[in-house]
Amino acid sequence: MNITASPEVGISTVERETGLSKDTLRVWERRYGFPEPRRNRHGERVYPAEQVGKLRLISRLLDRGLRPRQLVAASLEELMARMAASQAVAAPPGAAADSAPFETTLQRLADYDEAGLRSHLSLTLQRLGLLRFILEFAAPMNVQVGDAWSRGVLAVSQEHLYSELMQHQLRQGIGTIYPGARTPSVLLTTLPGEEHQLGVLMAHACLALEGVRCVSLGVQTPIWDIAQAARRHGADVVGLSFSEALRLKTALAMLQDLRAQLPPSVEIWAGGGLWAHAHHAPPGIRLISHLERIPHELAEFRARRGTAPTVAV
Amino acid sequence: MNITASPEVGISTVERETGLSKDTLRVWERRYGFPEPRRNRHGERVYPAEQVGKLRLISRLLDRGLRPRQLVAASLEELMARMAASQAVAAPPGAAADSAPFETTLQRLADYDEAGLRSHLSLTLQRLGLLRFILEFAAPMNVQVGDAWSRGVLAVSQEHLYSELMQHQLRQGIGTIYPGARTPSVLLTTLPGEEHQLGVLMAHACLALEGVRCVSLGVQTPIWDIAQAARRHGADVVGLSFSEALRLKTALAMLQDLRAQLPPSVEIWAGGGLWAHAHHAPPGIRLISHLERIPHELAEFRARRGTAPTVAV
DNA sequence: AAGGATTTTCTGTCCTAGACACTATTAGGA
DNA sequence: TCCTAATAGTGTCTAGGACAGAAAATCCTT
Repeated sequence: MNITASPEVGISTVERETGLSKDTLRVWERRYGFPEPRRNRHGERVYPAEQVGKLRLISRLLDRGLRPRQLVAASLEELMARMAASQAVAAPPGAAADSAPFETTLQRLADYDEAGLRSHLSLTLQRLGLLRFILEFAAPMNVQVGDAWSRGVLAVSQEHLYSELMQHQLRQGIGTIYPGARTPSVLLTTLPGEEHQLGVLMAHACLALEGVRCVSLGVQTPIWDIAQAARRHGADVVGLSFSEALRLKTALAMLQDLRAQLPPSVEIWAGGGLWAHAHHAPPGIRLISHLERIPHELAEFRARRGTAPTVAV
Repeated sequence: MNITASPEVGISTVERETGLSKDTLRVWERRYGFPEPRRNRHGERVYPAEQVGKLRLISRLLDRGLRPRQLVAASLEELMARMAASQAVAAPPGAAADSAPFETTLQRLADYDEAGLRSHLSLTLQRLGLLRFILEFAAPMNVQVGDAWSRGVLAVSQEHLYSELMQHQLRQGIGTIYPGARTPSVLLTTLPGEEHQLGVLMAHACLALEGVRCVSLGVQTPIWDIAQAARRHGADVVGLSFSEALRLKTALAMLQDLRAQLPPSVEIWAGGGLWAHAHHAPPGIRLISHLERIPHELAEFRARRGTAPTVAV
């Protein structure tokens, strides 16, 4: 057993700490000469802490759209400079009617002011009411926070803190709604790889506010299990939330897969930021372009089923 | 673009759907002759849907402690038989004083009765009060549900549903507590790879009930970011929850890593099912053997800091 | 005979190095 | 100026071998 904490770690640890896959780490080493791990007595890669730190920095700059070749070649100082630069070009917040709640949120996040942020969210919820809180505040705020994160203005821990507190508020709001039983019956979740809860929660709230019967499975449900749950719960609609973290291609493949496993009478509704740039809906899928459109979609669903009832329950 | 939904999928998809790593899939093919994918025109593996289904079944039997060699060789029928067998040996619930709430929960989960389960959890919370709800119901219930899942009695979607509803109740409970400001200041989260929220939430509630200042970052915070957040939030204690999903060895390595990145004045408290079989605490870490012990641990912390104040705030 | 230590079997991860699909960028043409 | 074609750039896939670490089986001791 080691007495001193080892400053050198294996490739799995680096993968976990940086988010760069083992394959990527090996191919960078071969191609660019960095990272340059030592080897342990078994010939396995062993990365010094310093290189892991640089890789973490590179990984986070990659998230901002920079390319690997220059980043990997750059020195630690250059990387820090680039990081600072990308923070400097902070886009001015959209000159919305009342941007104060947004700025307050970002400010309190910047200050790591948990108590202040919590009370700010709570007050905003009470002031606006759940529906307006979601449509006018939570949804655009999520975009702004995601944006600030990808620009490097916010750290991972700040983004986590925001998600946690916002989730708390949304659940508080949902908890006050008396559960409805109107059609359609909706099963909500996200596909594997999509771990953002907030989209599901906002949709849940909007649906519950319409009195719809709504079952949420949280995040990352395997496709086969979604299909099974939809059958067992007698769902009319499977609602899925997609953030921009997922690749469009992967999402389409999974949706096609799910579509094939569900009976045609069960609709699939897909929403979230991923579809912002999508031009047309994938076959057999309904895109919910905005949370605001949920009541309209529900009305359309009822009209469809009313005139052409496909299933008898 | 394909017109028909392809019944054959690539190795990445199989990895996502079954949870078996690409490496494992390849080595099984080489060693046991199963799976036996066809190849596309580029020589890449392409798995028929039937084999993916069998792999999924195998993967879930693996979670129950069965070994790969026999499973991979077995026919689909044998696998189903094994699945049924492992469900049959359902351990009798511990003859606790009042096991009715546990049985009701499992029954409603089995029936996919979302509304009934939700009201059952809510009523139990109101009846017992938050603290007793957690100690006497939620914590042992989590174990039972995890158990039932690993025996195959519950499907993935049922386990997800349970987590989601229990999470909802816990957050409702936490939301009613007026936030405190007592020492120590605790930062709560889980390490990468640990995605179970409930442990963090139960700890959060227990700490908040003691009036402790408590910041939660949700799940899966990278180690470096935990250390950063602890500094910025001025945390005295970093509290981490571990389910049995994580391997003990991985957890120990990550804890050692985190310990090295935190100043010695910041304590690390680790709790959760993973430590049930651990005999002694890792160096520099405090094991919280049970949620019940939290008040005691808080008292001890205050005694330590009271007699030997290490930090000046 | 039961418990504990040792050996053997099993199983997943890591290795190298090449190929290639896919995406982003640049160059060319309408 | 916008759209299309060529060109880098980049990550994932493949092969079979090696081996560390976990589980199971055996042996030995009490």
